[in-house]
Amino acid sequence: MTTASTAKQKVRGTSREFIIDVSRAIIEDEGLEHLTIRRIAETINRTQPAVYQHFGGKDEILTAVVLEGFVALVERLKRAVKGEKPSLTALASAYVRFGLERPRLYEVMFVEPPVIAFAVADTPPPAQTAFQIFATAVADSGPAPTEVDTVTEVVWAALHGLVMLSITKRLRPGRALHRARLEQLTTAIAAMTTHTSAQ
Amino acid sequence: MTTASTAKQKVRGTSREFIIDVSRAIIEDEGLEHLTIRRIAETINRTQPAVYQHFGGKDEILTAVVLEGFVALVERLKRAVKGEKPSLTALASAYVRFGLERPRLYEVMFVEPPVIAFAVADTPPPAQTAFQIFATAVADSGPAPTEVDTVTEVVWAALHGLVMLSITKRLRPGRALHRARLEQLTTAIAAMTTHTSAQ
DNA sequence: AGAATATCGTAACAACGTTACGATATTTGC
DNA sequence: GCAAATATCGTAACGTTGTTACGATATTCT
Repeated sequence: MTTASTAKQKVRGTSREFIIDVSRAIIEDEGLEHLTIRRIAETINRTQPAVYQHFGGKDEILTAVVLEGFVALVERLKRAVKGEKPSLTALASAYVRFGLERPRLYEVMFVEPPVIAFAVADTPPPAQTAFQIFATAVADSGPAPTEVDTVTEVVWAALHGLVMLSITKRLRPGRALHRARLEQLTTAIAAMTTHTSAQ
Repeated sequence: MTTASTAKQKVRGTSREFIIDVSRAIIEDEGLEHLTIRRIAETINRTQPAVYQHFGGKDEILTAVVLEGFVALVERLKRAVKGEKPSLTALASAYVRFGLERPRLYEVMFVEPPVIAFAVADTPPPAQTAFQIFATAVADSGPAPTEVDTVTEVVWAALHGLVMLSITKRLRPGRALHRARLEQLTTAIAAMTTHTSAQ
């Protein structure tokens, strides 16, 4: 019966989504190291084994949080270029902002041992879409078609490095400089994508 | 020094350097998550509390390993430009190679919550030297003197991003492409350092 | 209503970083 | 040479982590 099965799914679904939401909040507020099964359990007023009824383990919970993160990132990137012609500098700015505003989530998505596959056929759609948004903007700005994916990876890597060094406090303090660094980088990206077509 | 490893020291020695060496080996062979006090203790034929006689805790051991890592990195960078005029592309290549060849050590140095201070006055000398080597090469290639540190950080960030995405398996598989990405990036760096002087 | 299923709690396991405390071995002072 | 001071050690334990076994309860389906 569809009604019964949807009702059941709804109950199960809310529990799952509740756990995901609680987990994401703990990660963003206190960091991944404070996300424990016991902590999740007490937040949802259950015991630890109850959590295992909905997820096979911590990794499965992280996978769900990561996927939600990619959905949020894609939304952010799309909003950054909405209406206008996709500009690589606008995307770069939005990407870096996402990372700096939600650093703990960003780290789970892009630094921790991957809970989802990257850059292969069975990469989850949200992650593929995020890359594709960048690739489209890169393709529009110069390089030979066969090099688009490689150039996109390099652009992405540059942004990722800036976000990560900033998050992990490896850069000189002072937030006013963040814009200087980002401008520096977007200028370089513009130069990169217009110069590599000759390579 | 490690030369005085007589039979006597083997039984009794248990020096700091022995613990550091063992720890570095475990990290590089199996990853930081497998570096435990118990594992260190059994490797040096002691019990866990014996390790605490030489180090205040795990963080102190990590600090020592990280410092050793920066010494190795500086040595690597110096060797890459020995004799020749310091070339930014040569430094970039050496840096990326260091990261890809010793990924677990690299992560402890540049990703884990910092056990040493970065980019401030009391940053340990080896880490300061590593940055300075890059900064000197950057200064020689164009930008306004006041921007040298910022440009150096951006260059470093780009390299760091490429190393990290590669280490954590976020890039398309296939090792032949690593050179393509690095060439892409060094070309962009060259463009960056010659274009930003106008900014 | 009775059977099947989903979800729960109690209790426990092994492994982790860390500490208290007493015993032993080495070095130092006389 | 011998006792005191010091360095280093082991036994045992505490609280925390992820995870699982097992039985009880609540819900849903036939």
